[in-house]
Amino acid sequence: MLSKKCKYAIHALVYLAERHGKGPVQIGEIADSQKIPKKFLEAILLELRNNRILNSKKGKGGGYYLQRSPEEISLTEVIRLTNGPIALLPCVSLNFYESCEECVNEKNCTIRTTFLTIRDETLKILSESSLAALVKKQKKDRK
Amino acid sequence: MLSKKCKYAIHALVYLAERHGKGPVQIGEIADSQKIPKKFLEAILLELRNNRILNSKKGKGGGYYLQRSPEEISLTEVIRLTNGPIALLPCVSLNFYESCEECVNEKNCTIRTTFLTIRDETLKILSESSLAALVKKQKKDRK
DNA sequence: GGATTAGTCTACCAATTTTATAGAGTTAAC
DNA sequence: GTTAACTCTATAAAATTGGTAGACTAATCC
Repeated sequence: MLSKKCKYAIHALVYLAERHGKGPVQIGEIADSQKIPKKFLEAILLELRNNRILNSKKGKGGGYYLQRSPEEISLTEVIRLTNGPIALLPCVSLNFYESCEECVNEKNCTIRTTFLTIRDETLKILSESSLAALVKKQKKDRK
Repeated sequence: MLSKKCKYAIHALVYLAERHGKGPVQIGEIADSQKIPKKFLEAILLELRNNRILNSKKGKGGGYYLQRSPEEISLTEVIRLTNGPIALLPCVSLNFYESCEECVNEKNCTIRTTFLTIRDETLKILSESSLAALVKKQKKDRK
């Protein structure tokens, strides 16, 4: 399951994507509208900033805004940053590969291909979910 | 990612599936061959037993064995028991449904359908992975 | 240039979950 | 009645998660 941190990050980013191009949005506003503890959100947004997803502006009139266009930010990237690997086993992870320490024989591992397939399918779906796609979907649903 | 408990459970079950019909297998033998801490495995097998996946026999010549045929035990069931929900969000879980406590509006939730699709694809792959299928695959790989 | 606003950084911490281990108890076989 | 093997209860270290406190820095506005 996704951690709260990850869910908070996604919702905050979608909120920012909706307001993309309209200047910085303050942490407090995002926290209030998305019901996220403010101090916790602070740390999350900072991390997203340090990982080139967000930019920030200090001082009066400051806040956070997307560093790239909503089309170029996908859930894949957000989940990897805030929740870790997409794969269910370390030995089939693209970005966080590790052999399972208890693994007796990785090549002949019975379950490896099953979880490789799951990873591939999951990645396919996630990479189609950019922030832009999510915002578009949301607008449609509201009609 | 899957917990060690879950990976241990899967590997132990595949081991038992290979020996299905040949009488009980002792915890110690499974633990040794799969590099699983024996005491931890004890607790896992007991839980699988209490959930109708395994049966056990006490005393000399005793051990654990599958309660059903390997065709009838799928990874879906094993993961749910030892790792929890398959879904990445509680609000799209079939067996562990809960609304996300921080959710502002579940019906119009931006990300719900994405994770619903992921759950469906994952379940499809997992349900095709019975213990029998895994054992069959393993034999093929060894050739 | 000082007051205010808003992000940054460091440190901390409680609760929960994970990954075990110890040891006494029970049952079955021989 | 001894031995082999599962069962049950208790305990606990380590890691992760979710969250808070407070001092610091930078930008704006008057």
